Amino acid sequence: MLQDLDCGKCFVRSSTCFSDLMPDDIGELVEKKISTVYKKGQTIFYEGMMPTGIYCLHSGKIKISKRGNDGKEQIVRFVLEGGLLGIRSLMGGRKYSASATTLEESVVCYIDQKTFFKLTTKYPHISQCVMTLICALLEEAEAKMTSLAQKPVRERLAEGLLILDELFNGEGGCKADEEKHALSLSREDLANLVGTATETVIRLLSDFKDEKFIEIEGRKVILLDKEGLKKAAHNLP
Amino acid sequence: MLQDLDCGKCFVRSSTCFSDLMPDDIGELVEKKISTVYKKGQTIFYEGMMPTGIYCLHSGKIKISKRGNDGKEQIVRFVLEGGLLGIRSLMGGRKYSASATTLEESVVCYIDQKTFFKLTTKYPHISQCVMTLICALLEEAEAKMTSLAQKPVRERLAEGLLILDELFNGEGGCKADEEKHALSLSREDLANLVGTATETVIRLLSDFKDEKFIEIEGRKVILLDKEGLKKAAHNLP
DNA sequence: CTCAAAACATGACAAAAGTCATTTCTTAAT
DNA sequence: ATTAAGAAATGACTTTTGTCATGTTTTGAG
Repeated sequence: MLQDLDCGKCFVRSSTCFSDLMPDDIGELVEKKISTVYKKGQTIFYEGMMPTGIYCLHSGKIKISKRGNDGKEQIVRFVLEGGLLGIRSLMGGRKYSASATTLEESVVCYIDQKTFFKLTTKYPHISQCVMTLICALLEEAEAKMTSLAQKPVRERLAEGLLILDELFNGEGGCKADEEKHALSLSREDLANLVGTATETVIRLLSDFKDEKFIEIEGRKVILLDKEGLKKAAHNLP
Repeated sequence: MLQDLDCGKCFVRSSTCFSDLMPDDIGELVEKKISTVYKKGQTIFYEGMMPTGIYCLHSGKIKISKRGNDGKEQIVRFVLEGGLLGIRSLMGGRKYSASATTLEESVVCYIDQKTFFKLTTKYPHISQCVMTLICALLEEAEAKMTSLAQKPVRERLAEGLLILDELFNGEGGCKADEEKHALSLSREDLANLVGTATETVIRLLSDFKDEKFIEIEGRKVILLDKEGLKKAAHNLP
């Protein structure tokens, strides 16, 4: 647990629904929030638990995943720096319908529901902001539904690689050039994202390598030809 | 267009986010809302258009569907009496990402955004109610994603039949006993819901008939053995 | 550095699902 | 009531994807 994170100086906060708070409220946030460091692979909350607050991702990357009724994992979405975790469940007043697991070491701030709802009541723009977030998630979920229902695995994987690249290298975390464009999800995670078997992912990645769309370095995948991948994904724009 | 629908006496309204309005506001609603009768198969709004308000379904049934980039339809969800249409797009400030088409003759009330936002500002419980609705949709969408990604078509179809039955016969529209338990979606719609080819749906329906789970009467499908279907759907509860 | 565990890779095969062609049945319009 | 258009049904065949078995590489703990 970290004691010294000051929300007032938090760069991440300014890009979230919690920008534009009055100093007193920031003070209360500093006092009430509980910041925790999670190692890679640790789970922050589990499907089926009742939420008692929300989590805000200060740094790191997180996967949100469900289990199908045969126990197989399905990755539903990712959360990056500045993202909120568990907001859907808290606002809907329902149990978590998915689990949150870190993909790398992450710092997560917990805000209990009382503190959170006090803020939403005082600042309507927070509610508005959360509403917009959730609407965007729903739109994405429906697009992914369509993709899963209609596209063959090859197209979904190409699409998945592009989305991951955009997400991990696009806006947020522009790292050194060597680090860049290297996705470090396991083949299994990739399969659970795209909805297929691990072996199928491995085979298709080899195909993409042969076609010079990507380069494979150990477990890392490096995108060489995004235009080619876009064609493979059958994504017109 | 209908002139004579009185929101004050509207049974449907009382079960929506618009319950508990003060008489003046109901008066304004009566004046401002535009009620229209749509015949079976007509489209209320199209994917890609910008919303200018919301629609509330007074009677009938509606399918919400997207087009994959090869033009194939994917049914995303259904809306029944009392349901809101286009709310996600309006609240998110984005174009419709799906179209709304009637499955039977339906009466739909349109409320322009100015009137709607006036109400949400005045009555916070409306915003709260809408938020809860959208959270529920997101939860369902994520469950459906998992189902599409992990279950074989047979299980998805069994699941789809059960959901349709629950939806169309369960709470809302309890009709005469003969009508009951008869789903009248076309095989094609069923395929577009479940994410498969029409022929596959037809073949699996024959299987279900042979297994005495359902009865087929022309285009109607009648559920005989829901427990059997549940097993086929691999749904534990 | 070493070694075991985990992740990755590949082949062979089986099962699932899609496509195309054709026939039969319904439905709705004349 | 008749009939043409649209749905539904069925068969044959192909393609896609999953599964199982097995070998290879990578990684991280000690």
